[in-house]
Amino acid sequence: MKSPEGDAFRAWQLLMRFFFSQREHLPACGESLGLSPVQCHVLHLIEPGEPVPMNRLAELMQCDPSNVTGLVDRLESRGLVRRQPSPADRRVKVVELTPMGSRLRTRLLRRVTARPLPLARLGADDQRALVKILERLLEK
Amino acid sequence: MKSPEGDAFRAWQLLMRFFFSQREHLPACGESLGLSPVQCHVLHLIEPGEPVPMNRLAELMQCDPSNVTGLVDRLESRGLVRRQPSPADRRVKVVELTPMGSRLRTRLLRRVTARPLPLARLGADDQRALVKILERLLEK
DNA sequence: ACGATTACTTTAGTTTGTCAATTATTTTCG
DNA sequence: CGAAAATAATTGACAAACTAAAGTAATCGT
Repeated sequence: MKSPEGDAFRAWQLLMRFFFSQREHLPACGESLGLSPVQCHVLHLIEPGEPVPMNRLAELMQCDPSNVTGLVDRLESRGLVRRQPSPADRRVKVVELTPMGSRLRTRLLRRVTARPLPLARLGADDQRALVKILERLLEK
Repeated sequence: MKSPEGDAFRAWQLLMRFFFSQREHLPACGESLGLSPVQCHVLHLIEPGEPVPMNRLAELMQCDPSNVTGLVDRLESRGLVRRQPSPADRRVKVVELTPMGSRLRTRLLRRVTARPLPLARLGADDQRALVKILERLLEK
């Protein structure tokens, strides 16, 4: 009834629920900056001064390249990123942050990392226990 | 240094790391059953024999109720769920799994939990503790 | 009993995403 | 070298996932 398998299963279910719920929760940070979740993701992937080729973006986001076109279109029309032809390969276009995009990215990251979210609801003991368990889980 | 805030932050970091290490696995499971990530989420939220009101679904997924209408429409047209009027409150419609939806949900969960689960590495005590903590995290 | 609230739907519109076809540019190799 | 295959980005057509606003029906509060 309370077999280890059962608990592992239950824990996995709960983790899934947690992540799905956070998947919706994190974007609140972006929303306050006028960014959709996906836009946050893109902005996060492009580091200031490090242009990223379109195809690399598609790869990182595991989506169709044609989707990236639209994504970058919208960010570009808001002045957050800029397309540049790649000197090395004229088929390639690289996407880089504008100064404005870079500033927004900084604000976004600050906002996202500012709060550990609902974990604060847990008691100190539970937090410590959770940390230990997760560390064991990840130590590989 | 080991303040409760520190633990919450650390736990958050660890959860994120765990999430990212597992992430590409999740959509693949659903895809093989013809389910989008969001559909997996909905199916996951509805337990067999436990109908869920539409508004509760919107709440759980933190999205607009009108979005749930479309989501359920699509699942219903595939015969996976069914709307029923709530006897208690005639404004409410509850969504329940059909036998087919229930079977698909089982297959989905089995697939998600099937692979060499890092959770299995945990001892029984840790698994139980993790379940309890996550339940507390998600309640309310 | 009646005004406010609640649950769901509808409509209209945007964003995110896929697929198939197109154009321009490498690469590959016979 | 030069023809054929591969690659990078785009376009167009469309589906899915979302929101906002307005509408309908039922229930609640006083």
